Amino acid sequence: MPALKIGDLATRTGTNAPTIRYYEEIGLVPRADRQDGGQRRYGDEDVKRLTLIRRCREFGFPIEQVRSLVTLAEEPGRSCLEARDLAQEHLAAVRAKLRELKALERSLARFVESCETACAGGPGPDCTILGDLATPSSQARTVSEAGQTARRLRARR
Amino acid sequence: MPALKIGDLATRTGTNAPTIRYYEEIGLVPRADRQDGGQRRYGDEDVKRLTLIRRCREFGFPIEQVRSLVTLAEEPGRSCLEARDLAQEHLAAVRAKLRELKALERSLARFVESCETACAGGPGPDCTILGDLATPSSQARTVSEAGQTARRLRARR
DNA sequence: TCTTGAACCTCAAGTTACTTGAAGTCCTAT
DNA sequence: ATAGGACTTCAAGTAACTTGAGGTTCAAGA
Repeated sequence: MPALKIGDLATRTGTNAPTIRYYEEIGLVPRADRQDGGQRRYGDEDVKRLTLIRRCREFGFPIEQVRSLVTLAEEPGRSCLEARDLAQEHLAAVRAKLRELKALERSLARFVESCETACAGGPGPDCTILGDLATPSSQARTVSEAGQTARRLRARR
Repeated sequence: MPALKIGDLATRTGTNAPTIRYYEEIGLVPRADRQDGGQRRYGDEDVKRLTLIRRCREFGFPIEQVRSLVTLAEEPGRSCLEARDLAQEHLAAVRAKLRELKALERSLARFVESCETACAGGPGPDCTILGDLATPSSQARTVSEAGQTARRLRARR
């Protein structure tokens, strides 16, 4: 039986302890069991839940949206189709973010590479290649659409 | 010649206008040229810079770190190798995030699919499959490493 | 068994990065 | 020429933590 302290849970999920206490305070995670001295103890389920929460939060999904996703996990009575729809919307948003992040990766990789070749032996005259870093890359619409999606998702509770 | 108003720049980059003004105020973007009436006008370069900034910000890179990356673009005198190193560190962080985001995508896709099959025709008895959503997936260390990387990057400057 | 120091506790205040509101000015289309 | 939508500044508000103060608990070594 794994009885984790708050610090253990923190390191396992890449969170810091005060953040976990904060999540408890705002009711994003249930109140943890306390030991005699009042210290919080956690189990496997807590690790899973917090991992999901942190992943979502790291990618900008607002707390209220994450909340609806995780409470969905703890309400078995809820309509399965409703749950699926919510998860699917979330998934679409994640995929949009994946595209954006890949674009960012390409930009940076291209920049690093051009640095590599252009100024191989020291400072070159025009290492201002950053000019073509972050080309809107036909994503002008995609970016704003992603924004709209996020806003739409946020709107629903 | 494209002379964009702040609203145009905003829609093209998925930002809202007040945020652009805020970025100007804190000096993350240069002060924009003004028209006779005092309204801001923007060009292609501004679209590029703001696109980069927003992409970075959307993925949690703190402003000061983004600042060092974009000022790097406007300081041709700076050491090319230093620039490359900074970009490379940033790139590594982006790739770590990509892995995390893919894990999140898989979790959600798996959940949606199991919803699909399990409760095909309505609410099933145990649509609490969310239990295996967000498995730490051997990423326990990766998550915290990513956190450390972020913190390290934040620390410099 | 005692003790000591790291890790925990609560509560309050501070920080980052925006967002929203008020009150007024500009500009373009009818 | 005028109505209304987009712009202006400045101030205050919000989300999601983070940090600090001041004190308690607990596991490990003497």
